[in-house]
Order: sequence, then C-alpha cells, then structure tokens
Amino acid sequence: MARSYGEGCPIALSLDILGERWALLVVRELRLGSRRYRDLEEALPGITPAVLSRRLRSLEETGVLSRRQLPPPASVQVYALTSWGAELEPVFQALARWGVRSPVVPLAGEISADSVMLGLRTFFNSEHRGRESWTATYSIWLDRNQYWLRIEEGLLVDLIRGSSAEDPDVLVRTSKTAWQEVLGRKQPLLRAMAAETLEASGDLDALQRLIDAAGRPATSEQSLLDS
Amino acid sequence: MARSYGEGCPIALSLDILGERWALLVVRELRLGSRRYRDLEEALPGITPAVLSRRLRSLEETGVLSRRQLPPPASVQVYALTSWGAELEPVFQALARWGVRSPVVPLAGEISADSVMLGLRTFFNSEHRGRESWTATYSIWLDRNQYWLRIEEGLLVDLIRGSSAEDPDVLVRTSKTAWQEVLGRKQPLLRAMAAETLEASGDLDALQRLIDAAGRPATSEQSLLDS
DNA sequence: CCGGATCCTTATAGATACTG
DNA sequence: CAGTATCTATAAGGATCCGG
Repeated sequence: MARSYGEGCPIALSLDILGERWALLVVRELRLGSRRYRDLEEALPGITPAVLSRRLRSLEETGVLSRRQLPPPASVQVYALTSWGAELEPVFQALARWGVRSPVVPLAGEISADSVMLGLRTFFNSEHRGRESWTATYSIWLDRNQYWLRIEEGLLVDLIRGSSAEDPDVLVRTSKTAWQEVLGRKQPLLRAMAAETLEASGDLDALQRLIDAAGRPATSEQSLLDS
Repeated sequence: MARSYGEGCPIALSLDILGERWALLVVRELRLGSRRYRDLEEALPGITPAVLSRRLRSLEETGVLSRRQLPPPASVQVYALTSWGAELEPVFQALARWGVRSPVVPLAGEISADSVMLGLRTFFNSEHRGRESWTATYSIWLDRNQYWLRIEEGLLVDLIRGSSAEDPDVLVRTSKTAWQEVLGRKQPLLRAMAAETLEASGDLDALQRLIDAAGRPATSEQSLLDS
C-alpha cells in the first residue's frame, strides 16, 4: 500500500490494499488455510523474496492476513487470513468466473492442485439437478496433495487441505490432470476409472453428484466479442 | 498486460488483464456508460496521459473495452465496455462490499457522484422489508450530474447517466454530500427536505423505499480484527 | 534448511511538455 | 481534444548472502 489512489471510493480502497502486483495471488494461496513463507514462495513461481516479504508485511499491516508462531515443537511461522481477509472469497469467485470466460487472451499454463480444488468450489452450483440436495464427505488425493471436502444438504460447506478425523464417504485418488478432465466433462467418471487414471471407492453416486454440481459453464472458446 | 503471471488459473488470468495500476479504475469509470478520453482523465485524478493511453490500448486488446467513433455531427471517439467487460460487475460489487468493511485503513477522501450512485446499486438489497416489491422510476440530480434509475418489482434494473424520454415517478435534486448522508442514514429524508438540502417531488413513498433498500451495513468502525 | 535482507538491473509509473 | 515524447522516480526482477 505504498501509493494510494486517495479516493473515498471503497473500490479504490480495496485496490490500495490489494492492487499491487502479486498481492492478490499471495492471498489466493492462503484460501485453503495457513502457509509458511516457503510454501508461498514455491506456490508463486516468479515472485522474488523481496517482493513476497514486502507483500506479506503490507497485507499484515492492512489487516488482510496475520503472522503467527506455531507452538513448539513446530515453532514455525505461518501466515493466515484474518476473518476480513477470508471475506475476499466473493472477490475471488467473481474474478475466476470472469477470467474463465476471457474471449481474447486464452487461459493457458500450469495450475496448482490447490487452484483446481478451489475452482471446484468457485464453480460449485448448488442449484444443479433441480435443487437435489445431498450430504457427503470426500477425501480427494491429487498426486501428493490431499483434500477434505464436505457437502451438506447440497451446499459445499468445507474444503481444506489434509484430512479429517472421520472416515470419508468417498475416497478418490487421481492426478491433477485426470481430475480436471473429469470435472471439465472431457472424460466421464466411469471411463477414467476404467482407464485407471482415477481410483475411487465408497459412495460413487455421491462422487458423480459432486462432479455434476461442480461442472463449469464451458470455457467460451467461441464466445464472441461484441466489439 | 505486459508481464504475465503465466498461470492457468483464471484468477491469475484476470489479474494479467486487470492487475496493472489504474486498469480497474479505468473500467470502473465506464460502468455507467461510455466516456471520452477527457472524461476519464478528469475522473481519475493523478493518472497521467501516458498511463491512461496505455491502459486503454491494453484493455481494448484484451477485449474488456472498445473504442468507437460516434456518428456525425458528434464524431468523437468514446470508450465503452464490451459485454464481457460489463460482466465485471460482480467483481466491483465484491470489491466494494469488502473495501467498505476495512478494519484498519480508513475509507477517506473524495468520491465522485458516479461512485455514489454506483454505491447505491452495489448495496441495493432487494430482500429489504421482507421482499416488499415496488416499481418506480427516479430522476436524481446530484449537483450538476443527472441520473436515471428504474426499480422493477423490487429489483434495480437500470441506472444510467442522464435522463429518459418518460417522466420519472420521483424527481430528486440535491448535493452529493446530502445524498450520501441520507443514504447513510445520518440524516432522515424528511429532515433533509426540511433543511432544504434535498428537494424532492413526486412519489415520496417510493423515494423512501429506495433509501431503505440501498442502505449499507454500517461501515464497521468497530469491526475488530481477529488477529 | 527456513525466513528473510541486500545489491544491482530492468521495467513501469509519475511529471511535464509538446503535437496532429 | 486526444493523445506522444521525454525525463525522472519507484517498484519489480534476478542473484546472492546471512543469521537462527
């Protein structure tokens, strides 16, 4: 927040806080829970230590995130969103839904497993299948990354890294790319299982429902620009 | 869009397109309709011609806005959002709702009449008063700026600069600051009228409903940070 | 190792002047 | 009016180094 727009507009204020390069991506990396400096550096290829350090300080000062010392024996420092920082969720949702429809600049490049799972949350449509509602817990492994997901009465109420104490209703083991293809409807669930690129056990019906509900509205290759 | 984050994440793509300084504020200025270069320069105090020019070119190239020549006799060039650019509305809404709750950095400074009217739209809550629904048109003058607003069955369906062919149900003439005080519940409508800081004619009941529905959730002076 | 700070280079923004 | 051109000041990128 070095240079301010100096306006009384809440949008300008948000941009004063989040508008510098890398700032919003640093926040994005904290959406699934707290992370260490090293995790952030790794998740943001291209960021330099000096910039990451400045952003963390600035975002801490403005109340978006907080730094905390984990108790011994871990004793490491982690960064986590404040409750106000967590309220950026609608901003991410809006940006993701907008970006995915980009008609000129193509969406290309690598995407992290975290982002794939967050995309599931972003495009989760609880209105799917005529409000059919279900409740289930999922443990999803994408390569080496484990996620825990809980749907309650058709609403995605929980998505975290790691596992939970309880046993999940569905256990999925797959790769990031195979999971993306299934979510993007490029490959039906059963076909991925037959091809052994996706391994699933438990309530397969609940898994199919999740995939149906999280399907995104096609990434508009042909959505024309209205000049 | 010079430097790209080079990610396949739709959020990163959105930031590639909108993340440079001033870019999103340029777009903000087009939310109420097309504007000329000069209007933008005036509405964005501090922007330099070189930066404005670069942003306009870049936003045009990426499909956010378009440049068009108005037909003679006007024959001037104006900038307008493409339909995809107009889909940024949820992003602005989310950013404004978030920024207004900033717990550390205060919301201070000047705000344009346009932004005041857009704030009305952002905080418009169609659920107000137990879904009571109404239909009305409003012509609102804030100092020298005229706006036209239409509510249909409790939904804000139209907000533009200028006027319409038809006569409005309500006509309001006031200053930007007086209007802000009335919207912010610092001054009741009737008191502002008595003090002659606000002049209104027509369906005053519809005016009161508009004010009730657009009231924002207090700007959290005391909303504490959860460390 | 982890969590940065430092130094140098390059790119972008700010300021001001000027032109078709 | 709608921008370019030029110059200066910041901030970001890249590489290396340092203390716990």
